[in-house]
Amino acid sequence: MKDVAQAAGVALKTVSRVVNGESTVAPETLDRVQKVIRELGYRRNEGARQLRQGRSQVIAMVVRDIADPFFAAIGRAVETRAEESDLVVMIGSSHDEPAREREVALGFCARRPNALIIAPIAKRQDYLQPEVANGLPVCAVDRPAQGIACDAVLSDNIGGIRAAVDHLAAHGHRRIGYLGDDPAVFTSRERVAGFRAAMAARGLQVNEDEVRLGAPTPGSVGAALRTLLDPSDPVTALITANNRLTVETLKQLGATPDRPALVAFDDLELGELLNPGLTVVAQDPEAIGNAIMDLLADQDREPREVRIPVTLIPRGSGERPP
Amino acid sequence: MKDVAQAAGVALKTVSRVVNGESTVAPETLDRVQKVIRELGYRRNEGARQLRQGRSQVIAMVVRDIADPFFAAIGRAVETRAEESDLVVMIGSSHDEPAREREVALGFCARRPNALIIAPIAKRQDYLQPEVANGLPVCAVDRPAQGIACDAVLSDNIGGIRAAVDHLAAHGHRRIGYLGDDPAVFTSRERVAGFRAAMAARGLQVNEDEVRLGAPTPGSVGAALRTLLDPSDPVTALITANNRLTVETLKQLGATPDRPALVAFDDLELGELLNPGLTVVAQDPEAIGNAIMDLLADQDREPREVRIPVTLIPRGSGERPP
DNA sequence: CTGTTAGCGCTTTCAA
DNA sequence: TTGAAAGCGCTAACAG
Repeated sequence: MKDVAQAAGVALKTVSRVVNGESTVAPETLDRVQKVIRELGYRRNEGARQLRQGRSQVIAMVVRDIADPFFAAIGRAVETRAEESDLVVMIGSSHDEPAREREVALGFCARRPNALIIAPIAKRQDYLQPEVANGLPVCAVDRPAQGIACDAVLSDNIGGIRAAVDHLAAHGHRRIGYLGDDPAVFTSRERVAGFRAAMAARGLQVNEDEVRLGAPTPGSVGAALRTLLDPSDPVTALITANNRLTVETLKQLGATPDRPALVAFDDLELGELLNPGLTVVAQDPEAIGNAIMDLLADQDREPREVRIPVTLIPRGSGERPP
Repeated sequence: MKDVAQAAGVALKTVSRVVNGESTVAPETLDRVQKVIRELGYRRNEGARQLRQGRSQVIAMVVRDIADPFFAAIGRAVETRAEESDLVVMIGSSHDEPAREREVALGFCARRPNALIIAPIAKRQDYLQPEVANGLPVCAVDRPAQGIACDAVLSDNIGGIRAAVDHLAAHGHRRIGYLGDDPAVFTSRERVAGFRAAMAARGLQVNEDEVRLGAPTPGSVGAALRTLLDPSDPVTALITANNRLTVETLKQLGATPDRPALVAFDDLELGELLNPGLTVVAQDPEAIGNAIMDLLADQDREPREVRIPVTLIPRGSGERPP
């Protein structure tokens, strides 16, 4: 900027004015300075600007895994909105490791972002307390944060599972098996609670053997399916509570001649190409991203929790009769 | 940092030394300062550090679409490697718009990243010339950049298509139809050239009616399939040259009783769950991400172009007989 | 409309 | 082993 000022024969501050599009610059000065800027390939150093202004025009985002299509889609929505305000997006993954979450989030905070979006995996996020106290707007996504006062944008897990149960019940199923994730995961707890509530509301009995919770490994899904589909007394329908469980279940069900009806929580890109098509309860990542940005833009109030509706999409697998 | 120094009764520079883990600090001073740092929740301002040091410990990455699984997977690999060097990753999408690519890339450059990774979509990237001249390491991915001297990491498009042709030929096919993307896209041009070369090498004739290039819209894919599968004289096998074309093709082929054999370029997450399983030429996003980081770490030499091998994965659709 | 000065939080340089 | 002072590139505050 100093070079530009010298080359254009003006003061530093005038260049600053031009760069920032302030209107109090004479047209001819403006032209001259802009010409020099182009010639020298000058571009403002955002770091220095941030140092002076306090924040860095960055939205930081810590997700479980940037390669997870659900979070990638949220990232896209956030990025689209961020761009409108000339913010850039920093993304990092926790890979479901609490220590990594902390490290990545604090590493981001050291860059003084305008806001932090985090998909909590650690038990508590109180390590963020100093940042929050310092005025950093934080928004949790997918699960609420613990130990700090912040917004949260979550899917309507309970309503989604209820829709799945209702759909299967409407197609005549009374024995519905449930495959959920490790109950250490917040969404897993909500969804299984939703399952029990929805079954109860329908007057359907939940056999405890037929609610299987655990990490979506081939082994645990295989064991669960063997129990649920035991030929002597099989369930007639299944609900899989997240996309990794669904994929694993589909793989193992592959050759089964008499497949149970299936409704999956989370959409899969090729769901409609499978045979039968996969009936899903789809989350709405774009709405989630937009809700996050809305909350972040509207601070100085009590923390708020927003629930985003989900949609049941029938494609065949959930409409099979018992 | 000033507060910490005051509270600990030491000079600014001593705090700096502690924060940076310099070894020339007396153990007791170290303890005292670290304690104060914890109490005050102090964290170094990376922006100020960058201002002093020149670079911001950021890897900037401009991709076509962060929600595209291929780029998301590359992003994950890059992020994993970046973290080892305490770098964070900034991601933005061009959404295939040249103007957006430029805007996002220059916006990133204003943050003085340590390196820039870009999936070029604009015809030329010479707008980056000042940054490159200024020492910014740039690496193109998926397609080479034009107008600047920089590295590039690309998939072996020609070898991949050759593998697809050879595979189909080995299964007895001699009439192979080809669905490619808009030839404005670099990878599309390489792949279709690879198709012609591979067919020629096998002594197979390429009927120009049966090489269909165009954006992966339902309309254009539908038209292409009608031509290729015309009952009076259908091809016996198809190659789809990217994942969006593949998905659209699968959708439209869905109900066809007598499906042609199919080999797709790009893997799909559920490829193995389809019936028949989808035979693909899979790219290797992790290897691509690693190659990028290797190149970026090794500067001060001639620009280099790295080709990453692809792998044909037979799953059923490509093994059908004519 | 334009310029001067101070200082953001840190590291570098030099000195003690 | 510790500290004082200068300055990275920019903008805010205040002249002129």
